[in-house]
Amino acid sequence: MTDQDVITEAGKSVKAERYVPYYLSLLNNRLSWGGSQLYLKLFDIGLNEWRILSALRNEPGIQALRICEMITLNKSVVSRSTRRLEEMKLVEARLEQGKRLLWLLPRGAELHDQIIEIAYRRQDALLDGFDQKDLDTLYGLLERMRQNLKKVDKVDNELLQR
Amino acid sequence: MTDQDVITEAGKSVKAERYVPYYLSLLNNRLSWGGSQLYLKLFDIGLNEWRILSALRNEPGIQALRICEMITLNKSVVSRSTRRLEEMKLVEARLEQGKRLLWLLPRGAELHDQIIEIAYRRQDALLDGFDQKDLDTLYGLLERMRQNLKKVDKVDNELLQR
DNA sequence: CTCTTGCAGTTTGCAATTAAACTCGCACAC
DNA sequence: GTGTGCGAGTTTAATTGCAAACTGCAAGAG
Repeated sequence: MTDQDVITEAGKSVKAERYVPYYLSLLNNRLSWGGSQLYLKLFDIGLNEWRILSALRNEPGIQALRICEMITLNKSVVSRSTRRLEEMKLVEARLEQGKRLLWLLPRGAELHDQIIEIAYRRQDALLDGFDQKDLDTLYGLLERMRQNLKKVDKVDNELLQR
Repeated sequence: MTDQDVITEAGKSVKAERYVPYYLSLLNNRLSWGGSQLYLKLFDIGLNEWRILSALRNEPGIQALRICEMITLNKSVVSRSTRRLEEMKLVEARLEQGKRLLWLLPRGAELHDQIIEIAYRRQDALLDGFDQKDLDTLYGLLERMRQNLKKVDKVDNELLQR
């Protein structure tokens, strides 16, 4: 008997190998942290800056809020990152009919095209050994989880109501 | 012709629906941020504190570094979070033969058992509609990606060498 | 005894992420 | 005109996450 009892027996606990959030955080953290460090060292821009270049490559001349939608990025991030990209002369904002439209400058497009090659090489490494069927299955499962996020929010809200 | 040319045509860019890192960041961010906010509001502890409770529930009386291994958490995070848990009298550290061993206090175990119920309800919502076969497939694919992380690191290192 | 070595843990600095509060300009009502 | 409200963007505070530098202790070598 000690001055204060502690728990010495194992109890019911989460098993990492059968717990999806564990895998998701592990994979995402390693991937995005690694990517960010890599892009910073090679090109002096971070992951968010690259995501914005990517959105603008996809749809030139869009507004900041459209970027938020497209790549599910918080508007505060878009605000800060586009400012950096403008300072670096990779992106330019123009006012047209009261709207602030964002455009890639040639150097920005060029940088984007360099980075996308690397991004795909990293994804290819992540998916090494996956055949077409595996990939279809994977994207299917990921998409179903994405749609279920609403249900997770519902659980959260119910718990917060009480 | 304007004072400076911008890119007006869309180019080759990442399609979110066929880009795994996008899904991973989307799913992980929503899940872990949501979980963290939920646990903070309900119990005043964050996601990392809960993960540590979980590790200690699984293996009582382990060292901090063992926690890092078990749940792939950075040791700085473990350091900060265990301190908070000690301050909250949920966890206790004891020196035994020069080793700093961590133990759950009864209140810590109780809190863990409350939260694990919620964690599983959230995971169930995320995986709503998945049958046993889907789950086996999903864990298999996630595990293969986890093992491929080494290959991603290799790609990164090669690029940094140059 | 002292110096080195190495392991465990802490602190620090920077990036990423979110919500929420705030600002700014424009349009429409009165 | 005044003001009310809305949409777009910016700023701020809190949390998570990583690497790298630092501290402290203990065991061995000489």
